[in-house]
Amino acid sequence: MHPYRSHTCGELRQSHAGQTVRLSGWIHNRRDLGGVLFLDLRDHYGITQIVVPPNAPFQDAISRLGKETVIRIDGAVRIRPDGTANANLPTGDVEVVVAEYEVLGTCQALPMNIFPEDHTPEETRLTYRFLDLRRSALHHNILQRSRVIASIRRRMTDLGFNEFQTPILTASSPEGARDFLVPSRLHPGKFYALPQAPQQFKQLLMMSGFDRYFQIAPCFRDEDARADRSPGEFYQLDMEMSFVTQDDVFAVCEALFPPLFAEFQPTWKLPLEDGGKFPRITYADAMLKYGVDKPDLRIPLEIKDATDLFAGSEFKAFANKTVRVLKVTGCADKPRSWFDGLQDLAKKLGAQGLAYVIVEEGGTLKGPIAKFVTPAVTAELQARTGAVVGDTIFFSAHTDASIAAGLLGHMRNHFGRELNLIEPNTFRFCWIVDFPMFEKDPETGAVAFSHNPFSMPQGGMEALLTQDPLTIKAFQYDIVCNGIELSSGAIRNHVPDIMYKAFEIAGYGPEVVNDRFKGMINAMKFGAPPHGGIAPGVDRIVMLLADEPNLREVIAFPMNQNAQDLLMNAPSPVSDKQLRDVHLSLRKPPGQAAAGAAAAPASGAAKA
RNA sequence: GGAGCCAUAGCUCAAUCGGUUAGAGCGCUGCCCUGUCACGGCAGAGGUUGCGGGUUCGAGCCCCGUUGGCUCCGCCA
Repeated sequence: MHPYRSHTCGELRQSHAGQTVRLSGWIHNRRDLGGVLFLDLRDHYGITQIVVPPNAPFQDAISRLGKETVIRIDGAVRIRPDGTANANLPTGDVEVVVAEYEVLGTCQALPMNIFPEDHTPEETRLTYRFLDLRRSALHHNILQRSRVIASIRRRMTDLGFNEFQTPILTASSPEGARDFLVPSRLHPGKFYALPQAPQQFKQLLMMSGFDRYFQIAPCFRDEDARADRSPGEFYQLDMEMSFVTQDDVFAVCEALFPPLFAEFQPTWKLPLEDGGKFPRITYADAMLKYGVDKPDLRIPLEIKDATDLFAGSEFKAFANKTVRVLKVTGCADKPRSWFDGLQDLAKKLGAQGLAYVIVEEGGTLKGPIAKFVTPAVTAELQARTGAVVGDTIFFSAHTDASIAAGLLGHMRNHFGRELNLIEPNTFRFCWIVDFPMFEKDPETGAVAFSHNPFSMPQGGMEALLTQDPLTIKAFQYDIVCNGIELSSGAIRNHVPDIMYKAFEIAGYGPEVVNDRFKGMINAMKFGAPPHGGIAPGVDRIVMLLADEPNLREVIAFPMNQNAQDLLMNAPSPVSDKQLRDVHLSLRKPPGQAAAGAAAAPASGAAKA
C-alpha cells in the first residue's frame, strides 16, 4: 500500500463501503463525545469524517492531537448510521473507522484559526500565508486563478496565438513608472532593470515575423500600492498582432472575455451590444459623463455639463469655471450629517467642498447654494439632468475641467456604493477609445506623451505636421469592466519617420530615440509590419471573477502596502561581500540596515 | 511625500460621561459526555490596553508625539 494514501479526502462514497483505505491530511476539526470521537480529516480535495471508536487503545492519544496536525490513518469505510449523514459534505454519506494512525507533521499553537475562518488581521495572514492559504476561501481563489490562467492559455491558443517568453533582466526604460534595478557584476556601475511590461520585446517579435504573440507576463513597476494595484509586480495577459487595425484587436478581446467570464461566473449578467461587442466610449465622453477614464457602468448616474449656465453668474465659486452637475435620486431625505460627510470626502479629494441643491415642490431649490441659482437656470438644470421633486443635484466647479469632472467622478462611485445603486451580479465591459496622444505636463507646461510613446497617432504623419499636438488622438484604448481598468493597448507606430516626429513633439531629438530605443527603431527600419495589441491585467481579471475587492485575495504570496513580503522577509539587507560583488556601496546606511547586513552572512551560510 | 481610519487576551470583539478587580466568544489546558459535524457541559491559564510623554484625585477612554496596518491622494509611459 502507498505510504500515505489510497484515496483522497474528497473521494470516498457509499460505493467504497467495506474497503480498507489509507488517508492523509490535516486535522480540520474534532468532536469528542467522550465515548466516540469524530475527526474531520482535510486535504486539497475535501473532508472526510474519521470515527475513533470507544474501545480503540489510542483513543486518548489521538484525541489530544491539535488542529492542523498532519496525520495518516488506516481504516474501514462504512456507510454512516441512519440519520447521521451530512448532506453538506460530498463524502457525508460515509465515514472511516480508524484502525491505526501515524502523526506525519506536528503543529504548534496556531496564530490564526484555519477553521472556522473568522476574520484575521491582514498582517497576520500575510506573515503566515501558508496557513491562510489552507482556508477554503483563499484556497479556492488561488485554485480559481490557476484555472482562469489555464483557460486563457487554451483560448489564446485556439485564437491562433503563440506563447513566448521574454527577458526578465533587461534595460531601464526612460519613461513611465520607476524601474526596479539590478546591479551588474560584470559591468561595474551599470544596471539591468526588470521589465515594466514586455512592450518592446513583443513589438520586436512582430517585426520578427511571428504574427500573433501572447504571454502571461510578469511586470515590475516600483510604484505605490492600491487595493487594485499590487506593489512591485503583477501579471498581464500580454498580446500583440501583426497586420491589424484597432477593430481586429477589439474582436479578439470580444471573443476572449465574454466566454471566459461566463465560464467562471456563469450566473452573472454580461450585457453586450449587437454582435457581441463592448460599448465604445471616447476618452472625452467618459471624462464628461463619468468623470473618470474607467467608468463603472453598473452605476446608473450620468454627469452633465452646466458651464454655460453659470458663465456670467454672480456666484463667484461657479462663474467662468467648468461646472459639472450630477443628479442623484434617493438621498434628499438623508440627514444633514450625511451631506456634511460628503463635504469632508470632497475636501479629502482636494476640492473646496461639494455644493448641492434639493429640488422641492414647485420647482424651487433648497440647500446652501440655492439662492445663487436663478429660476431660469433651475429650469434648465432640471431639463438637463432630468431632476424631479426629491432629487438632489450636486455641483463641481473648477478652472481645470478635468478636476471639475474628477470630483463628480469620485462622488458618482461613492454614491453608487453608498446608495446601493450598483447593478448586482453583472459585468459591464466597455472600450475607452481615442485617448489623446499628447498632454501638457502640469508642472512644466511642456507637451509630453500622454500614454504610450509607441502608439500610432490618428492621422499619422499628417496629423503630427498640421495639428495642434494637444488635439491629436492616438489609436490607444482601454478595456474597463465594472470601474476597473483591465488593460490598455494600442495600434503601434511602426513607421520610423513618424516615430522620430512624435518624439520631437514630446521634446526628444532623434539621438534620444536612437539611444534609448536602439533595438526597436533599428528594427522599424528593416521592414516593420503594422501591428498592435493590448495587455489585460491577469490579477484584476481574477479579482473580478472571484468577486473580491482586493488583489491580495487572488495572489498566493502578495506583498503588503509597503511592498514588503512578510513571509519571506523581503526586502532585506545584504552582506558587504554581496554589495562589493556588484560594485555598490550604500549611500546612507541606516542603523538597522547596518545591523542586518552584519547578520546576513549567517543566512548566506545557511543557504550553502 | 501627504490625508483619513484603526491598534484592548493567540484571534474576533466589548468595557455607559474619565471612576471598584478590563469582560465575552473562538482557540489553548484539565475534567465530564457513545452519533457529532460551528457538538455540548464544568473548570482553568492567558492582559505593560502598540510604544513614549502629558492633563487629571483617577486614563483603555482626553491631549501631544511615535510605530505599525489598511484605505485614499500624489505616483502608476
